[in-house]
Amino acid sequence: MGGGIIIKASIKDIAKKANVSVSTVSRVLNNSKYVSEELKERVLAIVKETGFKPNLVAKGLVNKKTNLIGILIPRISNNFFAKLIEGTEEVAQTYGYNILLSTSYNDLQREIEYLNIFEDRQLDGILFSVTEFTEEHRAFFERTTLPTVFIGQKLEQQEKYPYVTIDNVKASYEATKYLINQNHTKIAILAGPESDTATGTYRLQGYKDALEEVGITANPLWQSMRFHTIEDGYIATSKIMSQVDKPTAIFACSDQQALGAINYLHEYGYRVPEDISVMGFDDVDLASIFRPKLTTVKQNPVDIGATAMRLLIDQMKNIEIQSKENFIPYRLVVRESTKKL
Amino acid sequence: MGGGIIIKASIKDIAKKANVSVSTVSRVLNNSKYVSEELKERVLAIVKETGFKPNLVAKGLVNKKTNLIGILIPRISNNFFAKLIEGTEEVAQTYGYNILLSTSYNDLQREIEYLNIFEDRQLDGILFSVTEFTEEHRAFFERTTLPTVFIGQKLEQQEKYPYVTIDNVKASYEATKYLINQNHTKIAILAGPESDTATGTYRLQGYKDALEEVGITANPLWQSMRFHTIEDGYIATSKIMSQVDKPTAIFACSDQQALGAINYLHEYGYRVPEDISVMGFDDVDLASIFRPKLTTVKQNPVDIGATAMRLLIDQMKNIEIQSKENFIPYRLVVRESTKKL
DNA sequence: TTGTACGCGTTATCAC
DNA sequence: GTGATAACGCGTACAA
Repeated sequence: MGGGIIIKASIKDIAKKANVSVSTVSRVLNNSKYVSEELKERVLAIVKETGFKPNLVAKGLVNKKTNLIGILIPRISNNFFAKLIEGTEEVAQTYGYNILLSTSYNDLQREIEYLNIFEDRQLDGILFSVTEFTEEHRAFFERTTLPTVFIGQKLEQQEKYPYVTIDNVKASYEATKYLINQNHTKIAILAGPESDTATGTYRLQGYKDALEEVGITANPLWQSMRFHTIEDGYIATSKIMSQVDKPTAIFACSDQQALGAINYLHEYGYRVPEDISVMGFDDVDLASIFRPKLTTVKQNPVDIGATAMRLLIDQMKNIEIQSKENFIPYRLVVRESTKKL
Repeated sequence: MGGGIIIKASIKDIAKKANVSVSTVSRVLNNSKYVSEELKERVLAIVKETGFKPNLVAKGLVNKKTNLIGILIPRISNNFFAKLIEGTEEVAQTYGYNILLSTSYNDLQREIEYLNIFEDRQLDGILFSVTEFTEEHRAFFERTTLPTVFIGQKLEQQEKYPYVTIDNVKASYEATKYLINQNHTKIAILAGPESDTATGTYRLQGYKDALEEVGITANPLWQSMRFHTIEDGYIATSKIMSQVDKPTAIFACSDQQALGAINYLHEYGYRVPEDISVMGFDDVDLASIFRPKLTTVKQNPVDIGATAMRLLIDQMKNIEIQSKENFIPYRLVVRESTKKL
């Protein structure tokens, strides 16, 4: 690389070559009406000849608009978020926006850092899947003027911005309710870590609600709060199944953990669903081809992402948002990993 | 949010408040040595008090450096690329770069569009997983001055830029060779689409090489070239297994297709690996928990991504690149989906 | 050590 | 219609 210095042509050079002023060039480039056909053609010819391309950074400086949107999520290798991104990107592209991607790995400090970078870079908006809404988060969003849409969980701590998610409490309630209707009463839960409100609080809540409704108190020994990985699901299940009193069903708050659970159960000679039922959450790609096929709560991450991006763009255009709360439909998909008792 | 207009403080405002010149403020902010402790403190106090944050767009304009790197990949919901991104991001973050993410969905025209956007946005560099190196691609890279590193496949069509990948021909050769050593001679292949050089050309080549070496000519009826999805693997296998003459082993050029294949085989009463062996490629997360556990070629996408990003940063710093060709290690992981005949 | 003045590439507001 | 010219927010020779 490091060869000779290549000086890119600017609007000024074009103006000189075409014997017009920079303003005329600018007008042609932004096809303003007030410019004669003759000059237009002359300028366009030079533009084509030189292969001139306007500098979007300079444009951004004067327009105070970068057409860049920051997306902050826990991790991209989680298929749920990957699909969510795909949903956002499609919408972004049609509106001329690009995406600056950042992943927090559930590190709260890192989240704050990235949010500040988003501001420094003068991004036009933020799509944010919060891990936990801390005091620092609150302070940031109180101060910032950046349009934001939250993703993946209901946020009661803030009133300012809209959020897009499924109703986690309700979905979790219904999943648990399904198991209860299948005559299960001894139901364990593999929830998310405490720091993750969506799966560590709301889904846990729905589970407890459903149990309580039929007069069952949740057994704390059958409750784990770990990350959503196959390995963590495996470990959580090993701890739960090593108790003397064992559950007849396990409700995992992610398919990842459900897979880890089944893996453990299989390894230790339990048959799923004959000996124990396992319910997942998300409906990732392999949920339907894994054996046994996973009974799970199907989310539509592409739809969530697309909706969030649309909301954000509306917000940036100062279009009034209908409602802060945007619940995307989900549905319980019954397959083979659960069984009536 | 359409509220009142909030005017952000600029370096000028800070200068005024601190009774110094803008250059002094600038010097303090970039901690230049030639500034007295007294002024430094005074400026820093104001900065803290006002919560001033420098505008990176303006900075980018004058420095001709945006600290933004464009990543262009086929699709993010493919776990291989998601992990690759994670590898790049970690390195990028430590060097103060952010990532502009774009996905092409294997659409060649879209690739060209994004490359041009990368230029217009004055990005500092490009990480690119090409689908197919067309004439338009060649023209772009001949013209552009953007440092670039290619990812995922060897590129013989260009000499200018380094690439990071596993040796696809060799890996595929060895995978096929393994099946041959297990006494298989009737081996089918689920390759990638023609447009995808890595899996549609190189891995197919390695397969043919291995067969040829032992005097077998590849049966074109046992060869499919489809996308790397579970569904495509399923369809491909259904076509191959509907022939009168059936293979005893299937080599899928991605775990996705391998899973689809096994799914089909299982559904139609074939036992894997007793009746037919299946070899995958990639070693995605679920390869080791799927039943049967997948025999596959393990790649390390995180390493590929991190290496590519390091190479790119070196290139941007004008550090001389050791070698254009950067092969990352891979290894055959033998599990349960293949069996000796 | 500090300040002045100019430039980065573009758009917008004026005159003409 | 068209062209100067002043912004946008920052860095940096150069002068002081």
